[in-house]
This record gives sequence, C-alpha cells and structure tokens, in this order.
Amino acid sequence: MTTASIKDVARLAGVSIATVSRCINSPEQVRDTTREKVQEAIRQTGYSPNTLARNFRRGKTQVIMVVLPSVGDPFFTGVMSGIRAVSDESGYSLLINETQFNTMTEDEIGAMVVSKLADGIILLASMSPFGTRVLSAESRRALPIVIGCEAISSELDAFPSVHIDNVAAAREATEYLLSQGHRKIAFISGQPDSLLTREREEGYRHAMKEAGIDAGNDCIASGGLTLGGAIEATRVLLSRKDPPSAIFCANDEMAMGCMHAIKANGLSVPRDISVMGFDDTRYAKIMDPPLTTIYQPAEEIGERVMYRLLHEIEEERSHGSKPEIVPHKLIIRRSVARPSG
Amino acid sequence: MTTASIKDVARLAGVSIATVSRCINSPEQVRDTTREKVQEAIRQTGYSPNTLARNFRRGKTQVIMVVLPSVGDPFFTGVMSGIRAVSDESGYSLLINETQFNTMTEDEIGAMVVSKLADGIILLASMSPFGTRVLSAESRRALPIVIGCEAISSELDAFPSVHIDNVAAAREATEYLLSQGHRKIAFISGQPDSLLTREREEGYRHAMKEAGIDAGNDCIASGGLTLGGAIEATRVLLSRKDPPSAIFCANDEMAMGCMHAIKANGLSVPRDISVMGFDDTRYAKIMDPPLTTIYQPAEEIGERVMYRLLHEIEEERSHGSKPEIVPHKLIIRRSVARPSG
DNA sequence: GTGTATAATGTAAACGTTTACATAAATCAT
DNA sequence: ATGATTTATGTAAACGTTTACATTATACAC
Repeated sequence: MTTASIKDVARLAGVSIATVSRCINSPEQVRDTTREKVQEAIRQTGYSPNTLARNFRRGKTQVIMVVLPSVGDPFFTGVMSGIRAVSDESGYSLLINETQFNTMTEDEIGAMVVSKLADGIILLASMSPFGTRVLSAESRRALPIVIGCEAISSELDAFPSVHIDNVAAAREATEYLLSQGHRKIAFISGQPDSLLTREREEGYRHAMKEAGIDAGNDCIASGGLTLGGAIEATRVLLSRKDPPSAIFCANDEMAMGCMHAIKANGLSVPRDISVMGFDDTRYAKIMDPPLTTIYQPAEEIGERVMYRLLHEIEEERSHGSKPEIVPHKLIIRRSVARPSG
Repeated sequence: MTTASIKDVARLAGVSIATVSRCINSPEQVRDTTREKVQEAIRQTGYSPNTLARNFRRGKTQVIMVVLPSVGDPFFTGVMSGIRAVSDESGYSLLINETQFNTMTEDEIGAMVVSKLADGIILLASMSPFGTRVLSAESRRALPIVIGCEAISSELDAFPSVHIDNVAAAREATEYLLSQGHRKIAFISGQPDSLLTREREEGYRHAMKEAGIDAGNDCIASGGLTLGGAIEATRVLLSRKDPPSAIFCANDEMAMGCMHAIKANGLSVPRDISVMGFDDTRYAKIMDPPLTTIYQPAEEIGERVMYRLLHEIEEERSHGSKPEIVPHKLIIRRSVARPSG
C-alpha cells in the first residue's frame, strides 16, 4: 500500500510523467483536456508530490531555521510571530532550535545549513555563531544568514542584522531612573556571556558613569534571563547591606521575577523599590504595578529579519551590509517612582 | 564555487563513492588506512553530506511537525520543551506550525505529511484534524500522528493521545470554588469551537449542575485563550447586574488577564472576586496574589507524546489505542477565598 | 605456494522529481 | 490542402545519496 508516485498518475492518465509534472507546476502549459485527465488520475490515485524528491531535485527545502535562546520568552514569541507572518506568505516553513541549554553547538547549526537542511538561518540573539571548523571563511560569507535582536561582534559583521540600538536604549532607561532621583540602581543581566544583554549592561554602565556614580560589581547580578534566575538575583540584591532603590532588569521576564521577589520580601513596588524592564512584552501592562520598560518592536523585527533573509536567499548575497536599526521607546508606566529614602 | 559532493571526495581520496558513503554511515566496514585517506579528503574538500539527497534516498526527513494553537502560551512552551528533550536525543528536528489565526487548514497539514515533509505529526489541542479531501480513511489511519492535550472526538480515536482528564480536572476546580462557598461562578472559555476548552467547560457545567446551580449562558464568556480576550471577557462579566464572586478561567494566560481586569476595575483579588486558573504555568506562582490553579504536567505530556510518536514511526502503527491519561493536581494558592458578600 | 574463507572495495541501479531538448500535434495563413 | 508557426507532449538525463551484488584483495590453513 505504498503511496502513489508520479509514474502511477502518468500511467493512469495515459500521459508522460513530464506532463503530470507540468500539470502541477505550470498548469498553463498543458491543454485543458489533458489537464483534466491528469487531475482525475491524481484524484483517483490520491497522489501528492513527494516533497523529499522535489526538494532534492530543486536543491531547496523551503525551510528556514530559526535559532533562539528560548521560545518561551514572550519577547521572542513576538519576534517569531513577525517571522512567521512573512514566512507563511512566502511559502517557507520554520525549523525551530532553542539553544536554551546549549544542546546544539554553533558548529552543528552551521552543518545544518551547509548540508542543506534549511535554505537559510535566522540567529536570534544567539551566542557568537559558527566556529571555524565547519565553515570556511568563504562559505560562511556565502551562507544565507540574518541576525536578529543583536549585533554580532566585529569580524562577522558581514552578516546582515536588524535590531534596536541596545546601548542607547539601556542608557535611556537608566537615565530615566536617574532623573527620578535614584542613585543606587542595580542591574540584573543575562548570562555573563550573553550577547543579548551585554550591550544593555554597557548602556547601563555608561549612564551611571556619566552621572558620576560608581556602579561596582555588586550593583550587577546575573538572572540568566529567566524568571527564577531573577528571583534569586533579586534576593541577593535585597540582602545587601545597602540595597538598591531601583532595579533595572535586562528583560521583562526577569522584571516579573524581580517584582515578585520584592513583594515576597514584604516591600512594595514602586514605593520601596522601583523596577524597570526591557522588551515591553504583553505582560508588562498587566503587571501590578504596570511595568515601566523599553519597547522593542518585536513583530517588526521579525518581519524585517525574515524579509532580509528572503532577499539573501533569492537575490545575491550582500557583503558587509549595515545593520538595520529599528526604533525603541521608553514606556513609562507605574513601576518606577522617586525613591522614598 | 559549488559545494563538494561525495564524488569529489571519492576522486580526491582515490576510492569509489560507495566507500566514502560507508566511511560516513558504517565506518567499521572500511579499513583504517582507507578511512583515514577518506577523512582527509573530506576535510580538504569541506564535504558535508547533502541532507536533501540523503533524506530522499532514505525516504525520511528526521523532522516532526508540531501543530499547536500558540507557541507563546507558557503552557505549550512547557509541552514543547518536553517534546524537544526527546526529539533532541533521538535526532529529530521540529517543524512548528501555529494555527493561531487558522492560517493553515487541516488539509494542508495532512498534505504535508502525505507529501513527506515530516515523518510524523504531533497535534497539540488542535481543532478536529483532517478533512477527508486529502486523506483517505486508510491513509489517515496509517499516518504517524499523536494527539497531545486533548482527546479527539469519536470517529478518530484511532490516533493515540496523551492528556489529563480535562473534565474531571475542571470539575475539581469548580468543586473547590463551591466548597469555598461560591455560588455565582463564572467561566471564561476559549473560542466556542475550541476543543481545548470544551471539556473544561463540560466539567464546570457538570459540577455546577451537581451543586444545583443553574449556570446559564451569561455565566460563560469567551476569552479566546488570550490575555486580551480575557480582559475583555472579564469586563463584560463585571458589568453584569449580578456579577460573579468567582471566575474560573480555562487557562492561566486568561487568568492573568482576568485578574488584571478585576484590579483595574478597582476590585481586589481574592477579597472581592476569586480567580481560578488552569495549567499552572511558570507565571502562576508569581502573580499577585499567587494563582490557585490546576497543574498539568506539561513537560511530561510533551515527552510522552513524542515517545509515543517515535513508537508510531519506528514500530508498527497502533490501531485504536487507548489514550494515555496523565495526572493533574489542584494547586491551592491565594487567588481564591470565601466570598465576602 | 595453493586453495579457501573472509574482509574490503567497486559497480551500478534506484529513489521521484524537474527540465532541456526533441518530437509530434494543432493552428493558421495562404 | 500545404507549409510555416505555434503549442503540447514525450524522452531522457540529472540531482547526490545508499545499497545489493559482484569483484578483488587480504588472511589463513595446509
């Protein structure tokens, strides 16, 4: 009971396999009467083209691989939804790879594309991509890759990318905290090596320095970008002899954990401690109090990344293109107030 | 500058392509000296097997398609993470399809499997799958499909599935509300046709009926399983002349929206209105107040679904297997209290 | 060293499409 | 009706693997 192939259809319809193929791929080339015969045969056999064979023949998979730290994070969900909107309309499927626990090395990822598992690859805030083992310098440059949400360091800037200006955004956020009179501002970052938050930390440090405040290492805690990590980090921060009056979290997810930990400690937000997030996920506005944060146009980032990738795939590769910077925005809600002390 | 093929490697190593292939797939079959030659040639050419050709030849993609309403929902994120844990270790990749806005019809989904885009398919709380157009009755039964999170209606019970007992769980939740003295209990459901919540609604109705309370249609509002939908639904519920003293939401995501809307209305949870969720996502415990809800073992469901699917793919198809029921649990936190009135 | 058993390699077909090219059929002007 | 032109169909090669089978090389016993 093996599935019907194009040959079966051809035989049943009394035509050649080429004609059947044309009926499917460029129906206007075949005469009406023949087309009907073939369609009838297709119906009878229950034929559906074997994608494996087709992909092989065409040398394309119509699949895009998306590599990202965590699909669960509501910000990435937003980006994904932008990507999906474009991929849907252009006939691509999405292969998702979470690097959450580093189950997949960059080399493996590179191998997937080289070995044609996907036609292109979107790197969302991943670690520095691609060791040199798998990909020669040339082939690396020839690979359809677009980076989203995070600029990649120096030597690899041949890859196109789209993201906000993370440094500026984090500086703005910090400056807002400063403008409200805060001096003791803590920062909860991602993993130490996380590209995603490195620039935000840089913006934070920059603003603090400019304000003449020494943001020593005990102002910074790592929350691993997760809810639980942030709860832990906040506990540590609060147990310090001189606790902060404001905490700036590198993403909203951590801000949620942070706020929870503060309340669980019997303190109030923003009366005792102010909290600032980053991303403006769908949860920001329903938090209690609603979260003051930095808005990133998640869907737009996703859309532009995907459009960009399509361009890379379908047109010629663009060398050393400048990153696309999309605008961010400080969203003032109610989780930040002037310090009480 | 086209990528190297197995031929190039063979030529460079001075062996036949068969030997190269064996070096990759069953190295023990080839002599050490030859293997080294070949490996050297592979290194020099930068060869990596063309997955397209390999898949074609082998008739397998090593890809599983997962169809689910929304990757953004933290519950599904949990299920996905269970699926991923198993798929990773067994060498499968995941193709994700959100049906969120019904961009993809069931027929299209069926077509994907028939046309070999994926080796198997996991349906997470999707609508009733598969029209009859694409799939004949026999091939439908022959398809490696496993259903997660929701039993599928009557005639299709040939598909294996794993999920909790939704009816019983929802009944328990409602009974808990009743035991706290609530009589005016509202229910916020998903879309009217959503399989995911239909059974939960049934459990709710059942418990209400058993308690001798008439749960008329104005006790039930649709929140579309989304945050925003639940906010809207709650507003409607609160504006009734005789508002409920407790609201049971068909998932935690909606409970978050619900709680927000209640607070935004100047009321307090649980003093004025109690809120009950369903899923026990990672946010449940950090809500303010922490959410009383039904725990579903999301990761376990994902793992078992995936194991089940692997079995379907690798062993013979199982006809009419009974659904696997995993345990749920009522988690009592602080969003439910005795009614004040 | 011969013959036999075993291990290693080579040869060639097959998988199901798409497509360049060749051929046959239909259309049209005369 | 004939030939010229256009349109529709058929033929066959190609894509890069894997693998059954045939062949050759190696090891081993005598």
